[in-house]
Amino acid sequence: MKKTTVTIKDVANHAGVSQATASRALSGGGYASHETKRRVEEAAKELGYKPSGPARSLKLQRTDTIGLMITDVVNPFYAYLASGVLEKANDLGFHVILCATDEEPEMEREYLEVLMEKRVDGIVAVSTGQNLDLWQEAIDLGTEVVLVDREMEEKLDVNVVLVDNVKGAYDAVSYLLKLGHRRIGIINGPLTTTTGFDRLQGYKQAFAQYGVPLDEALIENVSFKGESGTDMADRLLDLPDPPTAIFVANNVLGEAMLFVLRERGLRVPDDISLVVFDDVPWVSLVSPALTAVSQPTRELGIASMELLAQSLEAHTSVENSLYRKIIYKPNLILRDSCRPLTE
Amino acid sequence: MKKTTVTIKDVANHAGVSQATASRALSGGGYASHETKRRVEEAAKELGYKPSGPARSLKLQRTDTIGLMITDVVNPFYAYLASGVLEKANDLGFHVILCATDEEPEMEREYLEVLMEKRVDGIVAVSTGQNLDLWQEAIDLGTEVVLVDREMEEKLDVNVVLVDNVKGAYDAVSYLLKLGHRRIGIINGPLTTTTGFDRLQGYKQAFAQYGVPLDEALIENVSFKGESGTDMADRLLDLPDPPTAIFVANNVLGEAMLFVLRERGLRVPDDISLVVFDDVPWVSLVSPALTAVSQPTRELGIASMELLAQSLEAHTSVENSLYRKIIYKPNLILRDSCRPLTE
DNA sequence: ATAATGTGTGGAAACCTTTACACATTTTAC
DNA sequence: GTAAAATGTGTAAAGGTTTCCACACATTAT
Repeated sequence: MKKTTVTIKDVANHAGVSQATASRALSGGGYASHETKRRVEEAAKELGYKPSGPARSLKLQRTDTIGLMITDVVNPFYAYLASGVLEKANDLGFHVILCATDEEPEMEREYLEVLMEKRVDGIVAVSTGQNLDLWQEAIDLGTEVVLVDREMEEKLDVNVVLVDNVKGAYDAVSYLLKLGHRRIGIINGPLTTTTGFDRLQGYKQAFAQYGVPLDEALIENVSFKGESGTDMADRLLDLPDPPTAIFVANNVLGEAMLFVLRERGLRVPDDISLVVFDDVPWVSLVSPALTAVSQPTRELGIASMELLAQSLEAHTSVENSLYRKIIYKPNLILRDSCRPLTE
Repeated sequence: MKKTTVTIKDVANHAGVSQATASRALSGGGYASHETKRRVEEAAKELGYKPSGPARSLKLQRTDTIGLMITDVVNPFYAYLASGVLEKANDLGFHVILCATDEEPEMEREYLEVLMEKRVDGIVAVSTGQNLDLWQEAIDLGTEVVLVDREMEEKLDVNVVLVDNVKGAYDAVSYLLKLGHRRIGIINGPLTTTTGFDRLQGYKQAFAQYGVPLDEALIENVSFKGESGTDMADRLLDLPDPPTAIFVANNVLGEAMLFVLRERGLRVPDDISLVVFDDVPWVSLVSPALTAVSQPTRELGIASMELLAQSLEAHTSVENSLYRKIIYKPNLILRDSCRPLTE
């Protein structure tokens, strides 16, 4: 049993039926007498037959495989998202090719290219927001796409699963304003991502609502990565008139923030108040536990996969190209990282 | 451009050459004149030709795809491991199907089955330790396997990438003993995993080395999951003569431990000393920062993927079935969660 | 009794590549 | 100058499925 692959032909011979019958007996489709079915199944087991996925996919024009494109497996937000997708995919009989773009449009291109070649049935993606042409190409090729967490900058006809980032940020910043804070910094990702853009929108809307003028010096949008977080935090804290509170727009930046504060010996919430976007586990493990905007992370993944499967279903039967947009509400969870500011 | 797939035949026609020539021109193998190559490439681009992965795989008996089997994406240890595998896989031109078994041998079986059908070239796996028969079957079928983080209970001829868990636990517990602790609890995963088993070994060896008798009541090995962590922590702390220090055998259990301590109002290290296995980011974020056994997590992933690729290489050329075992040294990182015990 | 239907099976085509083989032409070697 | 090697191209087979079509037979309806 070294290098020979057992094919369905072998099974057929062994069971004394034709290839076609063997296939029908195993796949269930079409007619097959009880007796032959039994015989074929026995033969298959005896020979250790494993149907060939590639051959199957070639014939069926379907791989039962989807691509999952995220930026970073290590970021717990995406890890949870991925676990949701994975769980649902498994339920529905799909397998998942994992791609981590590290926020690089170039990597996204490469991955997108290979996913097309692999003929995945669909893609669930946290896109960098770039590569509109390639995304369109994938769709034209018949790949179903669901964007999750972020939309494209430009218009693209696809399904989308989001959290209301504007509201999340608005709630967080309103809360700080209500506590009396006026100099509230924001440490944010790039505005080229809709998450970054929308969270800044929420921040601005809260200020507008409270009639507080914006100070551009308190606004930092560089990237969602840790190193930038450190830089942005340093810049904000080095300001001649530093903020009394900071809204940090994701968990990675929050982590960086905490390290910077510790290094500077600043205490939360006594010296500075903090609200962080993403309620990942460590946020409630540190002391004081952080007030955070919670997103239904696994649900995001589950919903995306469900939506993808539905589109796949719909696409094969009728050509109904109604694209859906699911928006979850975020949730501000009050903990101990903010104190009222009374001057 | 709706439902028609562009095949290499179309490209060939468009370029005015035969299918074979088109293939050669694109894949580089074999002879092809500069001029035809140019023409074919142009035709391919013009028609938007994407080679079919499934067809390619069928012919080549190779999918350029590997399976990555871990227990849980959300556990940062495995997330880092996965990111290492992913990075290296990408470098080497492999794609990764992600499988999360949730420690269930049954899920492992299912995934293993589909990976075989998908004809992945190889598998990098954190195995539950069960399903020896299926693993053997996969190997017989020609799938290259690399076990990482854990070995199988029983003998299996495969490559393995590990951390010296005995040493890791030994160092951690020795450290506590050196500080004067005698009643040291261990909260551990199941002994059916080699990690669980070895970490308990290390614990016992340290006690033996220091001539301190073991108290079985202080030894808990249930599972590596959070809920069990809570239970185990409760049991240990409810003991009539509770431990003065606890060695927690992975980061998930550590998280549970911390929550339990907080709930009970116990303070680290004043009330209890703590060492945790796995130096994941939150371990140094909490206060006090925890003393931890650090594993080279991404390296584990990178090395596994490298080893897999090498085996794949070797397997195609010569039948050299020398299996390698790579063992990394863990590293005890001293922080502020242990205090000397002077009675 | 005959026509119509239902059931079980086999032959062969199709899915899309790559490549062994055959052939023709050009280059190199002596 | 010719023999041998190198280069470029085409034909056809193979890789492992699924399924359309045709056929045979059994059952039911008319």
